Amino acid sequence: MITRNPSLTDQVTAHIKQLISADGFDDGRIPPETDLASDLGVSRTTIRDALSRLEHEGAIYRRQGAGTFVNEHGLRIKSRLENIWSYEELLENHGYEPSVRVLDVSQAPCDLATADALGLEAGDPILLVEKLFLENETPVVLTLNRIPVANFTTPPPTGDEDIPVYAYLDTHCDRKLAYYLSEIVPVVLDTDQAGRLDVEPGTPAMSFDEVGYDKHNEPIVRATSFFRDDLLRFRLIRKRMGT
Amino acid sequence: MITRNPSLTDQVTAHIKQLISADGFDDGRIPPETDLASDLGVSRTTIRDALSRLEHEGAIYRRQGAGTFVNEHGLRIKSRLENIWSYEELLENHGYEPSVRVLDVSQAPCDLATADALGLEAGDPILLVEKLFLENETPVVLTLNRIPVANFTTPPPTGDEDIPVYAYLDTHCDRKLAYYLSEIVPVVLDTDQAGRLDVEPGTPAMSFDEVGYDKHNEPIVRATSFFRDDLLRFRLIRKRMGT
DNA sequence: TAGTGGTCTAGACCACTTC
DNA sequence: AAGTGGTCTAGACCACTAA
Repeated sequence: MITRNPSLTDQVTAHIKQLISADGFDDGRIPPETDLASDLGVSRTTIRDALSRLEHEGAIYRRQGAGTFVNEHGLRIKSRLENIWSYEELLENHGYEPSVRVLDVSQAPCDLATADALGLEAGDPILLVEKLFLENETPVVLTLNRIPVANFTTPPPTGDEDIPVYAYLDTHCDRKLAYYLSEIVPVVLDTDQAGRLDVEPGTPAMSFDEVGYDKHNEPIVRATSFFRDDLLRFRLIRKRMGT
Repeated sequence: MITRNPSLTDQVTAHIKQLISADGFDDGRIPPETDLASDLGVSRTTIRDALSRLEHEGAIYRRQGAGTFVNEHGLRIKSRLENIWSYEELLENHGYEPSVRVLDVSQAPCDLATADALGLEAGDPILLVEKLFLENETPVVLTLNRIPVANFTTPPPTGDEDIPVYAYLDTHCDRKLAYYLSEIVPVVLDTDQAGRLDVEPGTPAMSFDEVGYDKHNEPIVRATSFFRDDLLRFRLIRKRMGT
């Protein structure tokens, strides 16, 4: 059934992805784009959009003049770094059944780094929300969100801090999160962080230091997240671009 | 001048990128796609391909129904993680003038992790090439490449290990590097690594543990790289995908 | 309501791989 | 030479934003 929303490309992507996991292609060879187009009753452009997406995810690779193939190595990539939207989804993609625990909600004066990132004055009140994402009682991700109190349309806190940040901002600040600009920062976990993540202090970890922007490119939240490397490892495909 | 190779899309991308850095757009607003298409004498599809690329690089953002805009925050992204091809280019993108120093070239029996990654037997001979990428005498990236000796068509070593790995493999192994599958691993630098990178032992660092594949999806090299976080920080844009 | 970006089509030609 | 993916075109219609 051809419908819009999800888009044709979404549907074709899901369809091919399912065929890949069902091992539905002989020798890992995916049919020519023209065949796929006529089989599925869509244009070649739509097929190509779907295949491009799968190629970026690492699920397939293409060789001009030769064909399109399943990439068995790429299947180890559970999620693209750039497409992570919520950590619940991230953990689900890795095969976990995530739960969320709110560790702390409090107001505090804004530190310099956050003030700089969010365009505030140091000392302006911000709401701190510290959360832990767990797989079956084992902590995997620790996050600290900093939201300017001035942005709230209803007074915090309200007890629903366990919902995803983007939903929380939408509900309480009437600001839709459009994207994050993230820095990848290697750290050594201090005693507090290690305790929360249930590892030894001094364990190396990857962290995100990131600012969330709305559709008008205004900063609305600063977040810092720490990942347990033994439970969550990021993978990506690097290839030559352009010339 | 309309020519092929670089492709039209490449040329349009470069053109718009240049206009952005020259601040050639009022209020950071980029003209409608139809205008760009007729101005540059190409189809709207070509314009859209170029804009999509710039959007992924973080240089612009698009709002359906509203327009396309320069993303001043995104300009801090010096290079997309997924488009890094050589560390020389990476450093150049960050505004450095890189130099390369070959620290060590030697043969050794293959360790288990490398054997597993490259489909060898433990103990098979591999060539180890340790290199340092510097900016003005300051080390920034340390890499260790492991190449199966069996792949060489001419006997190593040959003294040209300072050329990029992809060129080295092409020359001596007759195997073209198609892509890397990389794992991002946070580490604490040991005494050796820290000494080579000229930092204190115990400094946290990001590392890549990666396998390079040829166009037939056969592994041909395993590399481990360490980055000085104070000189090279990776940034990316995270946004919602699909639905 | 006008104008923008988002999706999709049908078709042409090119570059490359394989035989 | 045949068949594949890569690039590009011209045009249609949809979804959304803003005045």
